[in-house]
Amino acid sequence: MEEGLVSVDKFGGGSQAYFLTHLHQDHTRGLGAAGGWRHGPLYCSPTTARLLPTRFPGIDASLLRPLAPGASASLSLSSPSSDRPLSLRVTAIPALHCPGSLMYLFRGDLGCMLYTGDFRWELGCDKARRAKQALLDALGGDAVDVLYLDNTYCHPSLNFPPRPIVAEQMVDIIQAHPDHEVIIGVDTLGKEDLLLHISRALKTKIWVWPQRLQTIHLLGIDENHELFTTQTSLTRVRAVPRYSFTIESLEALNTVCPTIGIMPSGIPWLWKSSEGKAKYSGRSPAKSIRCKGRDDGIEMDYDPLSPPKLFEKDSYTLPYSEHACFSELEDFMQTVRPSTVIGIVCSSFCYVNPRHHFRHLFGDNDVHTDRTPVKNKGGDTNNLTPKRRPNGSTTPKERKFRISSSNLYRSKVTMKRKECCGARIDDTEDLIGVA
DNA sequence: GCGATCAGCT
DNA sequence: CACAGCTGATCGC
Repeated sequence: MEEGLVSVDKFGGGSQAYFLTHLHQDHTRGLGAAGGWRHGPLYCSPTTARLLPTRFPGIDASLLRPLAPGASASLSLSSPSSDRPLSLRVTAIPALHCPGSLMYLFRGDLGCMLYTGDFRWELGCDKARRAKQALLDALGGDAVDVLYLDNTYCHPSLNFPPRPIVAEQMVDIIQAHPDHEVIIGVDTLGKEDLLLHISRALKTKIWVWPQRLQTIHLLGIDENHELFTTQTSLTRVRAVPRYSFTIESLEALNTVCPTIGIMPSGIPWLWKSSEGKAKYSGRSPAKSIRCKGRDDGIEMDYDPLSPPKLFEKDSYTLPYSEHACFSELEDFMQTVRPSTVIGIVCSSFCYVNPRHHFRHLFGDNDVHTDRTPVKNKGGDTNNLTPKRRPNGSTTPKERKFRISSSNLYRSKVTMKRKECCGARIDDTEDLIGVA
């Protein structure tokens, strides 16, 4: 689409309308610009609109354009190149990624474009079937010209079960450890359904850090305060920030009381231990994943349907993913049948155009299949081009041990950020120690 | 001194 | 490997 019209998950300015798919940090860069958001109308789901002011206090509410799942809005824009008026209709489709997540379907003078944002597509579940119907209704038989696809797990070897199945596995693991404390790694938003399922199945409260509880209540979950708590003494099950969860922190917790850790993650190299050598934080790659340098280069010996195994001492990872797996992407592609596909995630295991993996659906032969590395396509200045994930450089440095952080100097900046972000595992640990 | 942004890391 | 995020350093105000 022409530059200067609309931007999705990109908030640097220069567009006439802005769209936010969901409230994860890597999709909101630029939203918190100094002086508050004032580049233009900002479309998002009502749920996202409710959470936005807590993350971006400077936001001007009069610029928010909440769009309910399934709802449409008309946009009157003007072409920056010709000054001619352009008419566009946008429809919000549930993305089933995290609470409030949406896809956006744009139709109008410039053709038909679908931006999925991050999404899941579990057609065994009612919610996903309704989302699919909403998408088919919105398309009205039209073909999608350009699809911007969540290609996070766009590889034939990356398949995992629907979330309810994995949630049940997680309940089984916790039940098998009746005398253990349990910590579960989660993000600032997402996996609420998992925690709810665990809480109800085990009839136990789940500890979350204060800001996480605020988010849960803003989502309208557990308004009677029956399932979640910030009081450590009330439960043995805690949801902690994902990046506080390391082998070292788990070991330290085990010096206080027996504790298991569970990491719900779709990332394949966390799924299986390579003889106890794999680590969350470590230098050696998991041996169960090998890349041969071609698009079919990922091999796995993990069976996501088999019972979860110990990943490392006291630690489990389960393929509970908020991104579509390959078979879901395949159905999605069959449904949408796009002329052009652009992956929105440039990561190492999705380094070809997603369309390459689905060429059998389109009768392509290899000659006509664009196998250009995704990361070489598009440009930073173009709106609606793949988001970029800068690959960190690799200067090896000494490893940090977070767990002894009570001794660590904490800068004022850190403390200030903490006020906004709530507790990390260090505080959890303190609380367990006190309890 | 402050917030924004970047580099580096998991 | 990095799903999304945290931290410390640096820079401009």
